[in-house]
Amino acid sequence: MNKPTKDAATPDSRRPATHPVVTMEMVGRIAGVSQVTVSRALSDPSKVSPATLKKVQDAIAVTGFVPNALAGALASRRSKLVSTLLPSITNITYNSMVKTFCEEMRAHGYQIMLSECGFDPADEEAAIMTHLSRRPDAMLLVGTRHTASARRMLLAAGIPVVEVWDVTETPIDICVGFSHVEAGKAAARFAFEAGYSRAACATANDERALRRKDAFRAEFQALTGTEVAVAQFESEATLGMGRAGLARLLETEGFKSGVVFCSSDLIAHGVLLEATSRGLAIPSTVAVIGFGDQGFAPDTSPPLTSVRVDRGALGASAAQYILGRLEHGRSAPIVTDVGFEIVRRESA
Amino acid sequence: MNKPTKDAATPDSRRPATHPVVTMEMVGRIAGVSQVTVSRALSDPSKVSPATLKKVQDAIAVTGFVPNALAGALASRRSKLVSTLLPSITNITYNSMVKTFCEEMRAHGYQIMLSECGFDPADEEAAIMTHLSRRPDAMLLVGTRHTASARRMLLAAGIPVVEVWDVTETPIDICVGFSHVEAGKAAARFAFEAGYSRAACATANDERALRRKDAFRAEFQALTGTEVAVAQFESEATLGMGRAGLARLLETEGFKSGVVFCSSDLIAHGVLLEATSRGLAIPSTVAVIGFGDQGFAPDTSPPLTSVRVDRGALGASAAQYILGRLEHGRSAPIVTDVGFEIVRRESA
DNA sequence: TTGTATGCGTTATCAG
DNA sequence: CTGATAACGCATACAA
Repeated sequence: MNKPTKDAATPDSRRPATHPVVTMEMVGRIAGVSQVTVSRALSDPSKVSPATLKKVQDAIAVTGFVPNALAGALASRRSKLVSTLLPSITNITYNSMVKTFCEEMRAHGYQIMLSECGFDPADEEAAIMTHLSRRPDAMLLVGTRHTASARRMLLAAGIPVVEVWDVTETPIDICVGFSHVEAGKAAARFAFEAGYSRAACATANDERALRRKDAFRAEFQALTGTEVAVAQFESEATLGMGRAGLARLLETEGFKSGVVFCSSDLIAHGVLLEATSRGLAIPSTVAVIGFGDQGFAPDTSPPLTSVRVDRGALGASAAQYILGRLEHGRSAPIVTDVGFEIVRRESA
Repeated sequence: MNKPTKDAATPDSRRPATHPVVTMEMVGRIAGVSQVTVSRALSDPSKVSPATLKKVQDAIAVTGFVPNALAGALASRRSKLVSTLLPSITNITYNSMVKTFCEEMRAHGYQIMLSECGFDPADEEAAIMTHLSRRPDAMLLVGTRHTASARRMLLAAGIPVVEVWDVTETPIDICVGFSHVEAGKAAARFAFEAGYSRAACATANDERALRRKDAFRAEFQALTGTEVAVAQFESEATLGMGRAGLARLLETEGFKSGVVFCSSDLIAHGVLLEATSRGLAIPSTVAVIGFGDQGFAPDTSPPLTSVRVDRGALGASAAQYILGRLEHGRSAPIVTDVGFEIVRRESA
């Protein structure tokens, strides 16, 4: 459509070794003070006379000095860095939690180092080691499944570690989340009480999603005595997965009508679309329950019933616990269950 | 629904100063070699005898030693860190680009420092400074609008800088993207050639989205002589914004029928849903063109026509250019236009 | 208020 | 192949 063009010539040749720049030493020389004074002018201006402060600031402006946080962290043994490891950045599930967490930490002078670590604990372990080598002051992890080696490293690092999005009896340090088993059960009870006598599940291959699915099945079968069909996918949740999921349930799993419990709102939305495309009435023929109560849930057709988790609060408490340990040495709770609630709209 | 529970008592009291851990010095003492030998065993095992190598590895295993990359970077003047600044992490627009970029860089031993910097250049400037203080070996930025101060700092840092997602005559260093003006024009020509004589735009308040919108309007008006109505929103793109957008166009902007050019696929999807809800035929009454050709575009009802950008290729070339500068000192093109194409499905 | 000395844990440069 | 020794740029005591 638009012809790709290339090129031009490179203007300056870059030096082989990186990180040249200005140092406090140089700034000090220009300002006519020592390196320490520059350091103080930056970290606590009140400890420097107004006159020299100005000289230093001028020198900084002139040179374009940017402090070397590497050296600072090495000397002070505090990096002001907080590592955040997510299974997937493309997954909207954790978005608002991460956003809140980052804002909260940044407001307190901490910088976030975000990385994607995949869903495999072994890959997570590698990511954890890489991050620990940067000496973060704290670390945020998703979930409670980690390799033994990872746990060891984390404990040895001696920094606050928060595991979010799940709860466990054996946290590494701080744990803020909710019970996925309870969530699955609650969805089943909701479906039962809403009068559905048949149910199915559409789920991605995520460890926590599978726990919810299993809990839902067990509970729903216990309540109604009917089997719960399952459409499970290997990749990450997509809209298309929801469409394919309902198709599979209808065509090969013997599902005729009832409620479909989905592992995410995205999948649920796909189920809604597929049902609509097939002319199936919602919720009378096919009802849908999502998970996550994402921002778009009220805007689907019909609006989506979903299991709501206060992700913002989750990120905020994670930050608060870390800050508590970090700044005030405050002793924090080990496990916090933030719970969940089912938001009923028109899809079920 | 599920009663939130709290608490327990904190097990160990954490030391005030962070970053304790093991050093090469200690590892060396245990292995019976000097600190330097440990360093060599790690960075280039071939420079160490098999015997001592094993001793060192054993000592590392015993102590759980994790190298201090801060010290390493300070000494070597190379951090193996690459900064990536995104306007928004919750925005799926950049997802696959970032994913590809990260994987490529990680495969070459670089770690990504991802941060959200907002859409305001002033906020971006602050983020750039914070990141530069960590002495990254390279930096990836979205867009070409930066404060003068930011440009200065970037140039002074002397590291490879890539601006993606747009093209410009005046790149800071490397630039990989496409022309948003051309994209808007192309969409207008496509709409015109498809036979639509009326058009409207639904857009988020993003600088590049607005450039596309303006180009679309100008071109479509030039081709057809009819005005193009606009529904513009202040916040980030959402599904609900698409619904509200079509509603506004129909109810207050005098739009009766025609094609709606949207600033993102998410908004476009919302327009589709709203049109369907209102019983408007797609594409005969309301046609829709999205932007981005996200993964879900083929799964909407009807499948979404969209402007496709090869985001994976975009991330990959950004990585390649950086690696070229970093590893081989290779001179790279300044500006690369990766173009775009319009993918026609059933929505328009 | 300001400066001096010392150390943070590596890598780089030489010697041996 | 191995080991001293000197940076790296800053912060922390301590001294003036």
